[in-house]
Amino acid sequence: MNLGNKQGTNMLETTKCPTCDRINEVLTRVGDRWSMLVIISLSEYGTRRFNELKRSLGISQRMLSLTLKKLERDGLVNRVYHQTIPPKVEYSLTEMGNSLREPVNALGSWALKNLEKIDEAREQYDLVRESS
Amino acid sequence: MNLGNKQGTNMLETTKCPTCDRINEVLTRVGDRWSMLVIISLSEYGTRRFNELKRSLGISQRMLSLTLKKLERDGLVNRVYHQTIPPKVEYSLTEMGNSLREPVNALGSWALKNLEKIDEAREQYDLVRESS
DNA sequence: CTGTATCCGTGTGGATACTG
DNA sequence: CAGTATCCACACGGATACAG
Repeated sequence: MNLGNKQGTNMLETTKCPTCDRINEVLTRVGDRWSMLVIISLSEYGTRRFNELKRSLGISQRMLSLTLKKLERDGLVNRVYHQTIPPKVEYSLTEMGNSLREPVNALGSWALKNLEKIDEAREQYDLVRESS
Repeated sequence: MNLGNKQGTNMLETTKCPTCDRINEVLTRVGDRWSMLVIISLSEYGTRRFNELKRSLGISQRMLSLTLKKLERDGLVNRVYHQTIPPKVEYSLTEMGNSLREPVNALGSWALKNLEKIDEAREQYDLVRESS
């Protein structure tokens, strides 16, 4: 997992905030872009097939496969295999996965409201420094 | 930025969900572990100095420097330089940064509630497959 | 259709040394 | 104290080929 660093951090000064440790943990689990996006997509559609997710998210086959496996392992996503020809696999959120919708959507709403402001802030910031 | 991939994604089938695009954007901005942790820490303490953040987060000097600069550029964090000896720099959240507290804390709360469940799910998952 | 395996470029991030 | 600069290892992730 290798979180944080050890640089001079002898055990005498372990003053980490406990909350941060937890956040840290959760982010290493569901905090990556692809996990979030898969969860969003499943929360919107309820059930999606492998290639539906792949196309709608613009994710590579490899990363989708890895992401789904990870989410399944974490108990956030259900995988149902229909052994037909051609094969059909349906993914959906588990109960726990569904409970993630609210906080994730909260983040999404914040994004919608503030992305423009961030862009402005960047322009402003860059403008000030480019007179170097 | 290079998000997504082009693999067979000719422009005829651009069926991406709009929400995902936004989430994608926000995650590329404030979604990384260090940004989140810095925001959490600042939201708890109000104001923190460089080395306070460094120690409490277990982050390397390099990454903290980069992260803070990025957050400042995005208009989420204020940087106040006190030209004393030794120098003293204080970081705090901007108004926009503060508005991020709620969604981020929501995610944090979810984490606290569900990390244990995730661990259990993993154990269960691994248990089932290790009989290979 | 639903994946797995391999290759490999790029970015992330720690370690270390140095500056004001 | 508050950074910057350099080096370098490793993980992330796309491209491609192949399999069930």
